[in-house]
Amino acid sequence: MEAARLTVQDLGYGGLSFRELAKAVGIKSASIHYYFPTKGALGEAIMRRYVEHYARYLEGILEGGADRATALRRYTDVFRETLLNGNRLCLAGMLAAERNELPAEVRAEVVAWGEMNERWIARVLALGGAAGAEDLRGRARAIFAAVSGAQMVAHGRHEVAVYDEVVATYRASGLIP
Amino acid sequence: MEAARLTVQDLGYGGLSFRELAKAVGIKSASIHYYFPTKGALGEAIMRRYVEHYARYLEGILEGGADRATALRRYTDVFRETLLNGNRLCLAGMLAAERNELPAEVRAEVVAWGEMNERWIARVLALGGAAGAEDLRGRARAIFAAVSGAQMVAHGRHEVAVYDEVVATYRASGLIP
DNA sequence: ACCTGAACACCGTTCAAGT
DNA sequence: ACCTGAACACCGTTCAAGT
Repeated sequence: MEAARLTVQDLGYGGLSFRELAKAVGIKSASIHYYFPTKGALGEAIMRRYVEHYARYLEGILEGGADRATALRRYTDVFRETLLNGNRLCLAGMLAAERNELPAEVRAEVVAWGEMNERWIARVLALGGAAGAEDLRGRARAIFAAVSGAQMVAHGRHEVAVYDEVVATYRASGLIP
Repeated sequence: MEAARLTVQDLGYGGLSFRELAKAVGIKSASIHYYFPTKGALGEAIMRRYVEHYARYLEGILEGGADRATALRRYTDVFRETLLNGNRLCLAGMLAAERNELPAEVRAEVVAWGEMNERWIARVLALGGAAGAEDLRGRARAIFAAVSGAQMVAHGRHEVAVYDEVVATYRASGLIP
């Protein structure tokens, strides 16, 4: 699973090969089909594991009692770390691009990733104690989209500095509190 | 070229097949290799054509004498139209995700797309006549990244409404003037 | 229960052979 | 100059056959 995740983040869903993966874990490609009948089933499992991992991680930040600015800093650092790790793109970002050729079960997990991120950001925004009339969920979605875009653009240029610069501009403009 | 572009925007670089493309244009796959020796050469040509097309289109907006707000509205509408057209992603956005498995010549065109967009947005921002001390290029890059991210998230959900909502939030927050 | 080799229809690429 | 069929090593998937 771990080897498969790293491959997808590196080369995309299309770049994930049963034969290569089998070689990496020391069995034959047909054997992987015993556990994951189709590539879609494998992709779904990888993605589900990814969402759960980061849901736990982000939950930990809030349980640690971080304030709004600190929590959002930790959040943007997550996407930064992914870039530092072999110029990788967020797994869901990778799959979102390939959406139109993904099996339905993998698409569903990509949507789950976005919803998990938005829910978490909305909770963090609420920490500010600002007006309750504010549309926190919409604002959270915009932050999620903007950060994802910053990662994608920096990934395309293979320069972490681009990510840092763009995210800093988001903060300066007030999009990210 | 047109058929190839639509396929890449729909299914990604990996989803583009010489055999399928040949079928679409009525020749054999080996014949395409006569014009484009490798898939990288074909990808480069598609991408270059794409950048030039939109460079002309955006240039036209400025020559038409649009003011800042109008020009930026037309800009975000370009990405919106792409989503409406079969839930397609911007060609460069598609390729940026697949970056790590792209041939070098295609990567270079993806970077060229970003630079073209940033230059144009910076010129539009200057129309505002605001302080010259402002870092227009950095701001332009942030807008480009944010709009690209909005398109990607909306693409992953297959909902144009998500794009509209996120871009509206960018405007409300002041990121996009 | 878990693994495998062999087959199937796909893929990009090459190349000798055609007009 | 332009096109083609055939071959090569890849791909996901299936399945009968092994332990």
